[in-house]
Amino acid sequence: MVQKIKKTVMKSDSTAKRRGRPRAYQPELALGKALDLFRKQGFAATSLDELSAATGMNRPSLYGAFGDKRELYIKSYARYRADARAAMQEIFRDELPIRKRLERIFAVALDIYLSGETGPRGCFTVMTAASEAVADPEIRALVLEGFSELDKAFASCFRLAKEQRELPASADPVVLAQLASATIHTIAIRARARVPRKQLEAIVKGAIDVMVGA
Amino acid sequence: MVQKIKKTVMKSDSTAKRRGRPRAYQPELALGKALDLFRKQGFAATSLDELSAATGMNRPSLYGAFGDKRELYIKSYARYRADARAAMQEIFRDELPIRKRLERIFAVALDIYLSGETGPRGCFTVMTAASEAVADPEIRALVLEGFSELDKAFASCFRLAKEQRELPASADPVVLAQLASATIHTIAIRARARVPRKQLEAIVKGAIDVMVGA
DNA sequence: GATTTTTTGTACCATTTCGCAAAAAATACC
DNA sequence: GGTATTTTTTGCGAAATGGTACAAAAAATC
Repeated sequence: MVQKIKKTVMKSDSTAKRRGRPRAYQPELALGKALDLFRKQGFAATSLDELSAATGMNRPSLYGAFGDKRELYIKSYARYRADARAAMQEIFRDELPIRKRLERIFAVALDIYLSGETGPRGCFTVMTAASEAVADPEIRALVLEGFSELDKAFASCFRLAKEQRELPASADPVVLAQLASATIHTIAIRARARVPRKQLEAIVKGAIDVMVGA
Repeated sequence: MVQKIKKTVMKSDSTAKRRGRPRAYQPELALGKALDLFRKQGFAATSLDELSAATGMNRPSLYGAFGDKRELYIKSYARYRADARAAMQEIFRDELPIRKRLERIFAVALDIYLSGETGPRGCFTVMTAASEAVADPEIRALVLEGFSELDKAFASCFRLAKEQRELPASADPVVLAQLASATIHTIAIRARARVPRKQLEAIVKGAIDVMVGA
């Protein structure tokens, strides 16, 4: 019995030796590769063979590790959200002046949307909303969560700015947040159509001017 | 020679008798059905069998009339743009006060994005940007044209409003137009995730208030 | 009525797709 | 060293995919 308990403890320890044949892949790394491919091509246009080639895992291993294609997509999307949140959270934490803060947020967003070896990859939330979200309730719920998360983060920025008297008393943080989200969405979409960064930055600048005053 | 000329004239006459077996389908109607399906499912997730069933044309006829799947998609998109332009043009023509004008434009946009028997279909330009535009230069050019058309239409509205002293001299029509387009894009995306009309209307109202003053 | 032209309908092809079963390989445990 | 466990590997198979060949059908023209 003591051993059994020990075993359980060992299992939760990440450095514990696993029992059977060792994995030939690193799950986190493979998931990243799958995400890259899904972001580039979308769900329907990406085959399991391509995913297998990109991750270096053959199909049965892929299936064993992540489930079927849809589950892999969902896990890839969760990973995308986690990455994006990690990239953003320090900016949302630092209490900079509102303009500076918005500038940084949009700059990071552009980095994410324009990255990609073969072309700009856009925002995975937006891409998923445009494709899978209509028909798949579970995926839709995740996408809505993504929208809401962004809206709320922006709203809290504007609320703080209002408290600091950086914005007039008439300013509505929720409305401004929706405009900021709209700006995120428009640059994500346009990035996907290869609109150059300069033009996207101009859109961001114009939007910030309107939101917080020129 | 006289007959030959007559023949050519006949051919350009739409009521002229065609020579072979008559078509069992109406091209414009079939294209509309194809568009419906593409808007619902996107390019990659729509099979020729489904298109064949939806249009009532068998695959060879489909191929003969519109070319391969990609060509059919492009023609469907052209049709979408023509329809959208037709729905919008009278609003852009009437010289209403700017607020009224914007309200009408966004109301028509919402009608287009929320229509659909099985669920909201969103904006086909946005969907195409998110999926095919990265990898296909020809489709990308059409999408960019779509963005530009909307930006310009909004800009001319704001320019007129400024001339009419409805907007302050400091207002920048191009920046406001980009914000209006961003609002279009955000409601198109959110519609696709089944955000209810009421919420989308609230986003539109907030955006209009910021753009033309509360 | 024969000929020509055009479209339809059936059937087919090569490829790709997703998913899985069974066997082989590599490691820990006893 | 033998056994249990886990993963990899190979390869199957049924279905779906995009596209096309070809003969039958239906109309106008000669």
